Amino acid sequence: MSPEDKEFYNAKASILKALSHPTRLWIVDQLARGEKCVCEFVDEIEADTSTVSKHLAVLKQAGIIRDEKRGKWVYYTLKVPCVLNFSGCIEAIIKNQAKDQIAFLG
Amino acid sequence: MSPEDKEFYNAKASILKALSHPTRLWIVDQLARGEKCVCEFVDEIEADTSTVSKHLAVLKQAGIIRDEKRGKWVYYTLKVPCVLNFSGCIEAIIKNQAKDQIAFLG
DNA sequence: ATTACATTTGGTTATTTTGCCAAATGTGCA
DNA sequence: TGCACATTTGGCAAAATAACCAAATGTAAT
Repeated sequence: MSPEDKEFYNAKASILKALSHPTRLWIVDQLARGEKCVCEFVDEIEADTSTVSKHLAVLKQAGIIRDEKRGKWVYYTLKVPCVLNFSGCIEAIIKNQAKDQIAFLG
Repeated sequence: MSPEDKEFYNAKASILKALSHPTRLWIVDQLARGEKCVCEFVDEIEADTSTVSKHLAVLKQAGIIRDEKRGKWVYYTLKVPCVLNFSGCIEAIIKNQAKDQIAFLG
């Protein structure tokens, strides 16, 4: 692997890593329906505000979402909607896992 | 978030997490061109065989690749080629990051 | 049987990630 | 000015990850 390749795969991996957390995936799904402020996220999941804020920061710094301050609130938007397309493939994998599990047991 | 949702996002996150490593992304790309044995991977990157083997195990257990033992060798294949489709979106994000960086500096 | 080779597994250490708490920052309003 | 609220930041402890080495497993050939 050349140094450029290494750089390239590092960059790709860090974006995927930003997505690789249940809460963050949920956040992305929520944003598919439009902008939301931090307070709305906090209301819907049982987690400290600071925890939610940190998850949002991870997604933001990866370039996946964008923030915009308006008044007392900070609104987040999906910057790159194509990440939503990952779902189909991932869900297919989950279905395969279930199938393999059944085959293993049977 | 309901318990079912939580379960669902956990499952999705663990699949993405399996992909979120430079070496593993590289492995997936290699497998896009057809099966390969562990020894071939080891030859191409500078890493201990055991390290490569463990990366392969992570991808396998996530349901992304499949292994098949033939003789002394173990061959790996891409089980779910749709993961290759993630690249376009991820690369777009990387390009955006570069653009934002320039805008920030300029 | 013994040896050689390919791969996996176990164990250890260093690093990263996560989640909570407390404190800081920023904004609007009385 | 000072208070109340929304969000971020810093710090800490627990948990998860990663890489290496050494040892174990499995297979083919002598």
